[in-house]
Amino acid sequence: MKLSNGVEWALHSCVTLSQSREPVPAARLAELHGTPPAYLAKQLQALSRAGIVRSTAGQVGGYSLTRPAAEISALEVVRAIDGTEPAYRCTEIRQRGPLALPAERCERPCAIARAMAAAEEAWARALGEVTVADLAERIDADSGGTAMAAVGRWLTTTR
Amino acid sequence: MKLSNGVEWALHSCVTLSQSREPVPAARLAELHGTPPAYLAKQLQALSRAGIVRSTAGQVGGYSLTRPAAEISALEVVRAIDGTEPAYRCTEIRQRGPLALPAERCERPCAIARAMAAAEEAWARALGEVTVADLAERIDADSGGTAMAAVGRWLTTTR
DNA sequence: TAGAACTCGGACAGAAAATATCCGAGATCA
DNA sequence: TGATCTCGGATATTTTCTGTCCGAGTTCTA
Repeated sequence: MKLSNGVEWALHSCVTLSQSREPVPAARLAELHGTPPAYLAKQLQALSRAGIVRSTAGQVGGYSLTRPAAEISALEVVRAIDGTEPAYRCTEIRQRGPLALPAERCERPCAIARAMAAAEEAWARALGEVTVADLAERIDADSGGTAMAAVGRWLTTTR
Repeated sequence: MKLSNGVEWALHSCVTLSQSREPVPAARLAELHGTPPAYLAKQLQALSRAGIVRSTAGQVGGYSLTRPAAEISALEVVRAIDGTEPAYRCTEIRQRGPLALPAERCERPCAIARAMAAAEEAWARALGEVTVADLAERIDADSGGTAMAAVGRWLTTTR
């Protein structure tokens, strides 16, 4: 079970975008985060498709959040990049082999699939309770209250 | 985030092994579950390395559980196949780029990494509370109390 | 006691997915 | 009206996962 590397960049990008009212180009975000520009752009496109960020074309274009950061959960961002399919997918082993069960007796998911799904729900619930605003606030607190202001400054001055 | 397909086979194999006191060859398990024999053997080797099953060579050899099924959690099985590394790994973005933080101020994990780790702990806790014996009991209950007995019979008769 | 058959174990190709990149379409400003 | 800057999807490369094979070791039988 491995989470795509782009998830980290997407989360950091959302936190960064929460500090700017103006659109921020993908190349600028890549420079700030030290990531491959073209690949980060791909992740931002996924966020755009999911309705988390809005893209603006043209000379002063870039990406910006569509909603207040307090209304965007970390779960949404992860799902936008990594997809919504569950990590565990049952291939219905019980319907194969010499002791195969008939399909009409398999309406309920297999007990193993139920246990795995319950664990994933616990994971999703934990991530759903955290918002991008929470992350920005915690990162700021870790730095002693200077980090987010520095980001905002860098985004506006180095235009 | 995708979980290896072998996790499903390993969990079913452990449930099956809990119904037999005699060792069961990998080929037999593959036949019962309808899976590629050689590939299932690979997963069983991983279970062996993790200390969940014991392998016995020779004519009447095969695999058997090392402990009572009630003392083997689903989490152990998943970790044996999928590895123990966390799905999200922080690449320390905060230490890169023009606003990079010095390493000495990064002793605590990044707030984003903390949130992701907390979600994974919730996932692991849910799986850790379920044992192989629980799974066998639930599968049996789903079938009306006939499934596990049928497995035990098949394992001994079709020798 | 020697042979034969059956078992596991790690080393070996093929397929799928993720990673990284490029150039074209569209919009804004001078 | 033209030039420049932006995003967007289609395109190679690398890594991981899936699937397979043959050799080493052990047990039972003659």
